Amino acid sequence: MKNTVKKLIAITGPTASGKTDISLRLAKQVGGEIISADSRLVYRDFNIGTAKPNAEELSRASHYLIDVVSPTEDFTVEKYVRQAETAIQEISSRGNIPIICGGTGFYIKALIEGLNIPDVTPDVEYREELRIISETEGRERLHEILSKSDPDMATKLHPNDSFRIIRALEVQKHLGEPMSKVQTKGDDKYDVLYIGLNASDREYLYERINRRVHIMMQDGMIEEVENLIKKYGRTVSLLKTLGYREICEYFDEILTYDEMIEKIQKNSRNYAKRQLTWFRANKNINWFFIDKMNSEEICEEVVKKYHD
RNA sequence: GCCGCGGUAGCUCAGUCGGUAGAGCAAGGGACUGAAAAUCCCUGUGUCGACAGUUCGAUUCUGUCCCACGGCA
Repeated sequence: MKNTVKKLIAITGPTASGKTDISLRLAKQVGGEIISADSRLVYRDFNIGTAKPNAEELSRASHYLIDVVSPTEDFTVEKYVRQAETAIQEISSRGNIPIICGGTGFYIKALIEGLNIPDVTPDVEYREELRIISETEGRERLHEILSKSDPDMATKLHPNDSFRIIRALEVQKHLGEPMSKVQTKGDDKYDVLYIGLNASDREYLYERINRRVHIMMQDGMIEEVENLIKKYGRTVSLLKTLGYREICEYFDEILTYDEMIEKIQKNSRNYAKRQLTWFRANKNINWFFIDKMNSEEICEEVVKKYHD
């Protein structure tokens, strides 16, 4: 597969670092098509609060993996990888360059590094069973259970990390093999030029985030959430999405308007920090500082690097 | 002007019966294999408002001053 597709460009970076702008410019300059790598842009009707490219921006280049599911549906890494791979093939067959663009590090890693994600769908009943054990006997109990069947996995997970402990137990139950043996990684599937966008000064990024929250409100994010609830109810996707969740708390009068704004800003800043932690682990990323260079300069450098 | 209350980590505050201090929040770092904008872990040195006095030793006691808040004029 590696030889049949063109070298990819992957644009990553924390929220509000200007990925969309760069991706559009690059698409135009190098003849590319954009594959979003964002776990929120896949949902239809999540627009303002996810900073989804608007209609005008979407018309400037072909986009994939945006608006592919209803907010009522589950979306997973596995679905992401499958659809993104198809998109890469299509784009390449047209002789264009696939540009992966987004802030969901997990999706990008799974796609490009060829993670073999265990083929086990969530077992709701078993999860419930484990949840009860956790509640009656304590979270550590689940960790003890895992230690017996899969000591390697248990040492890697913190006793409080129920989320991953449960998944490990679930995978083992269905595959009959320990998670630590099942979760493997193939070779990198694609040749990629990684581009990371960030600010050299963290405060600069944080101010952009704070400002953007206000802009989202002016653009009608509150009404967007009202409409989403009216149309789909309070879906998991809604309650697990930054900003939308806090607006629900505002509707429920748990937060005042000002508290809601501050909480969205704070949670967005925390999110950006987590994203940076993720990206820092990838030593192949070529970083560009948005407070040191403008978009044209960054694109120029990227194009140069791409052809090296 | 007088009386009262306070000035301790970026913020809100606790505390030291005198041996240089600690919580929550904020912030920083890390992890991440079918939820990932999710989930989980780790991290607290700051002229204890300023100056002087008492003391072996003061952020803690005393005095003066500065600042903030409340009340009376």
